Amino acid sequence: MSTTLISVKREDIMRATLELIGENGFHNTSMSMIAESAGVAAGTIYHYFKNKDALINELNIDFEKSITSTITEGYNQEKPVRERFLHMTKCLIQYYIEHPLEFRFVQQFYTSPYGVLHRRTNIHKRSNNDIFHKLAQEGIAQQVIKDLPIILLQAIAFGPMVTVMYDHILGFLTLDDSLIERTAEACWDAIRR
Amino acid sequence: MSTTLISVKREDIMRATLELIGENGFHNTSMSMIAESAGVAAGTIYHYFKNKDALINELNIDFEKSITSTITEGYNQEKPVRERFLHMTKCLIQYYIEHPLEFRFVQQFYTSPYGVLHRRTNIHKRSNNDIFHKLAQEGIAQQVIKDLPIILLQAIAFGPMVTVMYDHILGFLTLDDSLIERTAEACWDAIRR
DNA sequence: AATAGATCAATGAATATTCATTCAGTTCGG
DNA sequence: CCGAACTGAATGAATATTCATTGATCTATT
Repeated sequence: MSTTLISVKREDIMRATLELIGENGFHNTSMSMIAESAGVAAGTIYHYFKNKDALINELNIDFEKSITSTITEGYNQEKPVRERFLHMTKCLIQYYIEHPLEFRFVQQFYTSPYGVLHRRTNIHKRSNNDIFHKLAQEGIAQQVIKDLPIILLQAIAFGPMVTVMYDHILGFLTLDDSLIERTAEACWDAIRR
Repeated sequence: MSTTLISVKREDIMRATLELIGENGFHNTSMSMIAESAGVAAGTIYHYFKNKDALINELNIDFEKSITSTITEGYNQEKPVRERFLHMTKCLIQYYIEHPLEFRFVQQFYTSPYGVLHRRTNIHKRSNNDIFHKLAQEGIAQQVIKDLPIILLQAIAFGPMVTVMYDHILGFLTLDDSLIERTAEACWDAIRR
């Protein structure tokens, strides 16, 4: 029985870690809590992950893959800049609405020393930033997007989303389709010429 | 001598805590580190603060007061909505540029369970949100600002700033007067009709 | 002025707890 | 019966918090 070629426990551990850290934060989440919630022994975690840091970093890598594939699917290079941007933004918002604990996790990750280190080391690596990078360059060339440093455009375009998602996830605001649409449009207004 | 009517040690402890947490995060900052950096004994911290949590929360209260007074000064109720908004935004950016460790601290605070709790309990309290609240209401009535829930407008307007500040503080972007101006304008574009 | 309390900031060693990590041993599929 | 997956009690380091004690300054009484 249980011909789980790839162990399911590894997944259990990652899911448990995500949930616990999302809800309680990095500290306040001990390895024994993770073990209990995942239904494994404490030692088992160390069979799959070198240590707590490695586990947390791997969780972030997984997340980045998810995000990239979410944006990529249905992304049509042929469409105009504006439409592509709106598609991208709405995808992201939708993804976070469906995965609130991932949102909480990555927010903590990126504002913590983990994330600072991660950004410092990965700033030059190509990733989903690439998609926006290309889009922005094209938009600037076509004079439909403001002529600003791309990193600044990115901050201006996606910054609101983070704050809006917080309000939604904490229950201060309920995003429906119409509000998602209008938020995405507002983000576009911020970067368009 | 040393007629320090109000003890300077309390301030020393708060400054040390802000610096250490800003640089190293909540965990990775122990009470003994704080004590050493403040030049006091470990026990002294507990003379001024109930415990670590109380210390951290008080640091945030202090910060909120600073921010409110920064925005308030030079804020002219008579000026048009757009000008008032730009003033507010530029003030905030300037403040954070001058106080990078406070920025790092509050970012960690608000994305952590501390901040979630803080927002949950203080959502109805009047504060610096009030200034924006008034501004937004006026702007909506005058039809110069988009007719969206005010909390959403706030997120859209100030979200970019947080992200931009991160890039600046981590050194990925250098904000000069011109970029500050243009960032503020982009924020305005996001909320204006 | 002198003395005896009273108050309180400040100390730092001791305590109790928490927690990541280890490892000797067990289970079990092939 | 081998080896990998798995266990969970044990370990040791780190850490928040306590508390008995000190010394300095103020208050009141004589």
